[in-house]
Amino acid sequence: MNYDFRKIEAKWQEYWAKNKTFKASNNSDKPKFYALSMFPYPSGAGLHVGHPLGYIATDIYSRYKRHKGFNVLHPMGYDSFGLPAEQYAIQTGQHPAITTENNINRYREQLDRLGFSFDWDREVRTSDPKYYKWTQWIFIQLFNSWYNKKSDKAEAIETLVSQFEKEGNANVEAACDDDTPNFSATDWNNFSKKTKQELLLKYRLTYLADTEVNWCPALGTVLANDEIVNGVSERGGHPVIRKKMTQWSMRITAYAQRLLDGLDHIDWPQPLKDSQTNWIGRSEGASVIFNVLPFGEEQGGDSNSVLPPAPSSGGGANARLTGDSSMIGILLERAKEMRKKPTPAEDKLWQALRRKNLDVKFRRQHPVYKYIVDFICLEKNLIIEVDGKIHDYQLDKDAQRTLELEQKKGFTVIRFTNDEIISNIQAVLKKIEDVLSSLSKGEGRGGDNHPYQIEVFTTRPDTIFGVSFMTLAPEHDLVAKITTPEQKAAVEAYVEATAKRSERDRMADVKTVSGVFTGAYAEHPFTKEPIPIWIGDYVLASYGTGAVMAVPCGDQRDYDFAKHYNIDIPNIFEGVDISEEAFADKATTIIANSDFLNGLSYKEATKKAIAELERIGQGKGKVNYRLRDAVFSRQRYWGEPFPVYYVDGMPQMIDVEHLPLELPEVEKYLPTETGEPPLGNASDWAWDTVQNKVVSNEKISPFGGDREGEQTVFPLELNTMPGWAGSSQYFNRYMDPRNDEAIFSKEAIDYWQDVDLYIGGSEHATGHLLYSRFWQHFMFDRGYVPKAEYAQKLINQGMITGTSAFVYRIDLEFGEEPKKEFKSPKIYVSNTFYTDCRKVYDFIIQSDISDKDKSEFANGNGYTKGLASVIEGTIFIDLLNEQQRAVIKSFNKLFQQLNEDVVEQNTKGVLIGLRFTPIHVDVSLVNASDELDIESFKKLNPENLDATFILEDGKYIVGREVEKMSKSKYNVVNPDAICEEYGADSLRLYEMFLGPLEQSKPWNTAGITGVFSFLKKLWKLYSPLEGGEGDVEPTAENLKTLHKTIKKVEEDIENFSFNTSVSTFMICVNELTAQKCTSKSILEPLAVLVSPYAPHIAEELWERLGHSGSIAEVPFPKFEEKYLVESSKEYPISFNGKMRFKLEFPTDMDSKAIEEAVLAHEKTQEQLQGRAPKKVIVVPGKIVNIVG
RNA sequence: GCCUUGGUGGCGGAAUUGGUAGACGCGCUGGAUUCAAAAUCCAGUGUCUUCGGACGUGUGGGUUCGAUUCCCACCCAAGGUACCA
Repeated sequence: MNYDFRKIEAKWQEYWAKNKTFKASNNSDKPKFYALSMFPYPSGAGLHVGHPLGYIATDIYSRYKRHKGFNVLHPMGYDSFGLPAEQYAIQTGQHPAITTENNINRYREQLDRLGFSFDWDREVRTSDPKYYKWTQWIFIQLFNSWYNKKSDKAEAIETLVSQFEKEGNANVEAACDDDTPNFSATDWNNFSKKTKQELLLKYRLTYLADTEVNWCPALGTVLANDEIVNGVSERGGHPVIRKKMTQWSMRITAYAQRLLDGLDHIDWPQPLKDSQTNWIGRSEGASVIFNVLPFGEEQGGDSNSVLPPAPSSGGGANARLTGDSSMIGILLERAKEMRKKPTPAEDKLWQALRRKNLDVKFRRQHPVYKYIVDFICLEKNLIIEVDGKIHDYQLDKDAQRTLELEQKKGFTVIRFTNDEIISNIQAVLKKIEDVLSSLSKGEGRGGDNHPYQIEVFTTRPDTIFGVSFMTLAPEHDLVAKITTPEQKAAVEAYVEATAKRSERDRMADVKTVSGVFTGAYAEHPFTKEPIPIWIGDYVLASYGTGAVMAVPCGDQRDYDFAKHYNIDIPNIFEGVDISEEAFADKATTIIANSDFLNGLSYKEATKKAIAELERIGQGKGKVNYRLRDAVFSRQRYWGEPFPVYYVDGMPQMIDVEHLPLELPEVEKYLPTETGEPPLGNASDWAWDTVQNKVVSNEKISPFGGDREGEQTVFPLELNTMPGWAGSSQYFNRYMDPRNDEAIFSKEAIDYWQDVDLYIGGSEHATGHLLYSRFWQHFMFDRGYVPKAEYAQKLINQGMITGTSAFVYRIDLEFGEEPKKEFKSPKIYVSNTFYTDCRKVYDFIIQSDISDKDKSEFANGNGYTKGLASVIEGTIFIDLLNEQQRAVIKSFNKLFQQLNEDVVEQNTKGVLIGLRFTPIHVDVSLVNASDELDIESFKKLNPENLDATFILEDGKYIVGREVEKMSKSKYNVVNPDAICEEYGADSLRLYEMFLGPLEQSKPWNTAGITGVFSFLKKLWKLYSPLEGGEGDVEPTAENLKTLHKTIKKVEEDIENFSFNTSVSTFMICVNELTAQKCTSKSILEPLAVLVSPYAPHIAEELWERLGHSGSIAEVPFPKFEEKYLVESSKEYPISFNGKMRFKLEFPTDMDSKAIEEAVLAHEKTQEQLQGRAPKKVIVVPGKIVNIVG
């Protein structure tokens, strides 16, 4: 009897369904095993052969575990909310639920044909209200929770409220909004209900926030970054604006560190862990606060005082920057110069002042009004002038200056001579101290009350003395506030220009350096020197604080910026040349020119800089994350509705007992005319808090919030949840999918715990796989699940790519267009001719020929014109070898033929070249030898009916290229067709046989004949047993074959090396066939071994061996070492590591005896050719190596 | 740029701790069977070769009796990520 796979597969699929063979029980004495494949989005296109790869792997593992005595949970479902169904609905008006249902049915049909061991009773669909009831439930749990940083976990919001009531929020350490104000218990208790709600929203794990989105008014929708090209929408080219919208967000940032740490405890692929690590983007460094120096007196409006009035009266307060703003630039330049070359007296006093550790700070060479004073204490308004010889000739001027500074600007000025300082520094210091103490504190106008501060995040606090400017993102809040009137126009123009560019454009354009000076200065926290503040679009508002301290010597971007705008590039590295580029290597850094950091390494300097910043209160060590809170609102129809209604603008949760809140019917699936999400089209979308149900919008009371007590009907949330909502806990729902009382029962989660094996694509690395971990951590914190990580082991199956096939059409290229009557013949050339021509072309292009020749040659449409010129002028013919000339010759021949054709048809056209156009051809028209079925090709493409095919060896051979499977490339292979022709078992085996599971590999249907004939051989091996006569004793050989197969297959499955076990099966069947094995005690266990891979044939063979019932629960065969023991071993004899011949010795022969036997052997002598071996290495059981 | 993974015949791939490189399959070549085709079966198939053998796992070095495997440098490909401060 033949192997009738169609009949067999149909029979057993029906049997499994009828008998619920794979139904998992929630209580069992057996150990549990939970194997999970990522559930699919049921797209309209159905499955192609790439999709089932992961499912087959999971299925094999599940079936194996069942044989091994586990209670296996292996469920499947559908991630059935999503965009394609909605888009189809927009186009056709068909309800997405219908589209989805149809697609699911088609998926189910395709999946059923492959013989998976799914427990279909546990199927879930994310778009089913019975399922999304629990998605809504989780949302409510998140809303009712906050993240306590002290306990480092999520807690019920009530615990927060009770803290507020007792002690306000002073002692609360929580993940919350940045703008959360401080309040006391009294404050809290006196707050209105609404204020309390507003404040709590700042702590909840899901919260409302104004988020910037790309809004396209013409399309009425929010666009993702990659849907925008050059600032306009990809579809339709409509303008896109950045718009703030109130949207739900998930406080995933609260979990950043735990999501990072958790990666260490799960067995997931390294690349996937890495991409999550990158995505979370932890960087350690410091936050540093720079005070912005207020404007000069011009802004103050009071020309009599160097110090502008407080902000309330219209300017900055407490000037650090005291120079006349009209000449500040020059003054600063000069001050800088003077600082570089102080006189000996100045230097001595400076050092002394610094050593003295006075309570106040001095700066030197500081611009005041239109002068530069030698030393100044801003806090006390004290100026110290040193009169050296250079000043002698201008005593009068000095007097004038002192007068101005003292009387007009209110400073105290004291003067010393060079001699006083040099000869008696102690006296000088004493005098300064006396004067300082006579000036009362607070009288000065310094202090730390700066109107504006810029906070930056830096990973290199060690380079703080290298800061020579600061850059703010153009969107930074401070930009408008600090810009000076002179710079206002330039800054505004720049900000506007940046706003027009999409974020993507900005990122793409890395090379252009651009920015504008704001006119403002910040003060260096240590040197107190003024630092110019720029804006530039290389600083991103969305990362860190949107501001950077620029260290041009240590960061290439800062370096480029400084070079471009001629900003100072101080070098703070020991022995490093920065004349060409920045020096960013931390490992070899030694800090210089940096005051207290001099001579320190990166690590030491970082530590010390942070400590100093903390001491002066201008910074602290900080860990920054790239991860942002996740926006959770979508302006779509086909998603989970939020269980939320609004009272007086504040969100309220619907009670869990009234869930699910089902999607309303709408007339159109587009946004409303007023720009509201599609749910805005629903006429019944209001919540009646008395009846607890959805009612008509008309019933919403018009009174609004001020008569809240009377209002009972409120508007519902119009957004829906994003795609990842439904997939973030589905794995837990499978444990108890029909439970209407809870998301899952405690018993179910306690029994199943977590997923033991999860298989799916790596494209979900930073989406589903991160968000679901976040939710699981949350569920863990709140005590709903026993494990913080839901999947211990995860495998990414590789992508199966398509092998596209090409035919090469010849197009004629004319120097002069022919008359209309010329009928261009359709000619296709075979692959060899095409590739040969191409190779010659590439060869010539890469040859050492002049650029002129090259451009002449490559001129025109591709290489064929070039080849034609070789024919005509034979200009490069000398370069070519014989083979290449032969190619040119046949090309020439074809060209001549076609030219005759052209002449014959009496056109005036002049043929100057031939062009090959590769055209995708359907892979189903190509056989295993890459030969095209020309007749079918013509039939499928009637325009080719009269086409000519230039063959090679009587065949038309197509070109091959590996590409992603796609309809437009005609390389999609449908599993149904394969099942029809070879059966599901063949398909399953072949998908596994193709290569390692995790690797991406090209599909080529031709190869399936290999596994198909294996199955036929397997079938044949069992056919002698059909009579059912008694068993035959197995031979030692039989047993050896069987047991080495058991060993290998078991190891392979445990290692997910499914491809190698398929070869093992092939070897086993080949050997047993050769041995003419008919022993039941060999063939029975073999059927079990094969059954995870090819379950249909295994069931059938099992039945034919005389068993009733399914093979699925039969114990896995036990490997026994004793059958593999050998009495002798064939030793490879190698010379200097190269194997030359083999010799057989008994396994128990010792090394010495082997060595002697080998050396005595004639072949050894032959190899040595008289040389004496230097050394002989014998590894018992492995190898003999002779060194000579 | 950075991170990750990989690079072995005409192709997919194997070699599990450093020990016979190319298992298994496709394709190809020859043969058997057949009126013929399909299917099936048998033999061969890394390269070169003076038929002794020599060479051979991206390239160049190194460690070792012995390297596809370990180390260093580089090249190439795929995937992820990015003015991330």
